[in-house]
Order: sequence, then structure tokens, then C-alpha cells
Amino acid sequence: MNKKQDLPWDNPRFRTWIAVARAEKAIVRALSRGLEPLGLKLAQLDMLMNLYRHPGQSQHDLARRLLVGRSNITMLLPQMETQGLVRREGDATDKRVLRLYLTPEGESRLMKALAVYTDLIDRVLAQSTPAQCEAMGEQMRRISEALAED
Amino acid sequence: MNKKQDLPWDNPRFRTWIAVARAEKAIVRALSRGLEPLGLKLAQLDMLMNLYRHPGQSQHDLARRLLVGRSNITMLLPQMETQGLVRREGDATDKRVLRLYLTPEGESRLMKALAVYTDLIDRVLAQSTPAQCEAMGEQMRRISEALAED
DNA sequence: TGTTTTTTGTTCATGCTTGAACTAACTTTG
DNA sequence: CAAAGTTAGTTCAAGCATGAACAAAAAACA
Repeated sequence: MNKKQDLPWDNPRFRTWIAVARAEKAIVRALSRGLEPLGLKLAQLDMLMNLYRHPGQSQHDLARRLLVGRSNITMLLPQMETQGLVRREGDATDKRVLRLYLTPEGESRLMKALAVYTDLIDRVLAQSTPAQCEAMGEQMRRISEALAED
Repeated sequence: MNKKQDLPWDNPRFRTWIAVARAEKAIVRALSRGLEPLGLKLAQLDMLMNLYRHPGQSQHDLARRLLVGRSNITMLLPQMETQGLVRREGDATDKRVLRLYLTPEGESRLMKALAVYTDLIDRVLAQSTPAQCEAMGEQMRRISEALAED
């Protein structure tokens, strides 16, 4: 099968991706710890961010955007409603869909969490220039597009 | 607090990281599905890759390398031993540590899985040149280093 | 040497995520 | 309009990952 000389670790794309995966795991861990004092989980922050940018989303749309199962949203929402971060409102014309909105408290918590998030990211990416970041972001967005066919 | 104009989404580093996180999630999903026919989970593949490159590791070292809890390794190993992929061997001089080795079957399954992995990565990163990949990998490794202080 | 501290791996309860099965509501089609 | 198909959200059981508490072994230290 594979010989030693054509191992994936000699493949630039593969090596790069391994580094990406490692960095992502490290950041997730660091961010989770940073979010703890705010009483937020990373999954909850993801929800808040998405709801801030797309208010009135249905649970289905939110799940698709977060690349997560629909049931996951169902399980997570009650906690966030209890914490007063999110409000659910039945759609007027379609009685199946529930539209999601941030409460003022949710928006305020989001802002605090974003401060933690950006502090972390600015710190770990401090050595990368904005131009380098832009280039990287562009490649990452291409990846997401390439995998968009579910 | 934050005004609309200094939202994190206008921060190049932050925007980039969001794209990275999304791409990572998408690849994890795609790869998991690709690994299914081989009867491997992503976590198991991570273990196999690490054991291939660092044979004779202790469980503690493996956990640290994978950025994962020690108990996680304990829970995962029995399945892999049952599948005949990994062999555990008590250290000669330190009776606490168990050293981990790939079996031939484990190595063979690893190679098949790596083929799936590299195919996927080569496909989604096809539009990025090796030089761009190298640059990206370098930045990612810097991130991991920046977060290395646990 | 004998006592304390550290390290390795395990166990266990908890929480997160998932996918399949289900209900209710909307849409399509005949 | 009625039947069939599709879509939104929920429930539930199963699989994973985690961290705290623990036992055994080794290291540090007095």
C-alpha cells in the first residue's frame, strides 16, 4: 500500500490540515475555560452569535447554520430561555415554526462573551498580519463551500 | 459597550477564526462519514495516527498529545484492543505505565483511513497552492504554541 | 529508611450530541 | 377537496468526552 515516502505527513495540504485541527482544539479548550465565568458554553455562544446576526431564525435554519442536529437546538434552547437569553415566538402564518430572538440580556451576555473571544483570538493570531488572516479566511470559506453539498 | 462599528465581525482575525471553525466542523462531519465504512471513529483515527508516529507511548502522553482527558483514552482503548488495532504492554521498569503499539492490523486500517483522509483534504484544499498551505500551517502551529501553556 | 508528594491509569456520574421514531402542520397533486 | 408527501419541532435511547475521586506505583525528601 503506502510506502514510507508518500505518507500523508509529507503532503503539504494534509500537514496543514492537521495543524488546523490541533489549533482548533486548543482554542476550543481555551475559549471554553474563558467562557466559564460568564456561565456560557461554547455551543450556547455559537447560538447567540447566530441569533444576533440572523434574528427571527427558525430552529431548523439555526441548526443548519451551526452544522448541528435539529434535536440539539431543541435540547439547548430551554436552558437559554430559562437564563433569559433567548425568546421563542410562534410564527404568525406557519404554526410549525418557532422564531428565535435574543433578549436584551442575551445581547448583553453575547457582548461580554465576544470580548473574551476576540481577546483570545487577537492574542493567538497576533503574529499574523490582517492580510495573512484575510487570505486564510478566504481559503477556509472555500472549504466550507466545497463541503456545502450535504 | 460595543458599538455596531467595532463588532468582532469587522475584525479580520476574528472573521478568519470563525471561518476556520466552520470549515473544521464541516470537515469533521465529512470525514466521519467517510470513515464509517472502515468501522473507525475520528477519535480512533487520531489515536492510530499518533501511535504510528510515536510507538510505545504511554496513555498519559497520548492523552496530552491529543488534547484529551486521560480517562478518554482509558475508555477508548478496550474497543480498539478488541478490534485488534492496538496492543498494550506493561512497561518493564515502571509498573504504572502501559505502552501502546499498533498491531499490523491497526497499521493496515490506519493506511486505509489515511487514504480517505488525504483524498478529502486534497479535494477541499485543491484551490490552495502548497505555498499557501505552508503559510497557513505555520500560523496554525504558532497558535498551538501560544496555547501550549496549560 | 520512612513519610510525603507526584504520577499513572481506572471508575463513575454528568452532560452533550446524535439519529431514529414520532406528532402536528403545511404543501402538492390527483 | 382528499390523499400523499414534506417539513418543523420534540422525545428518547445510545455513544462519547469530561473531571473528580480513587488505587497503585514511583520519586522526593527528611
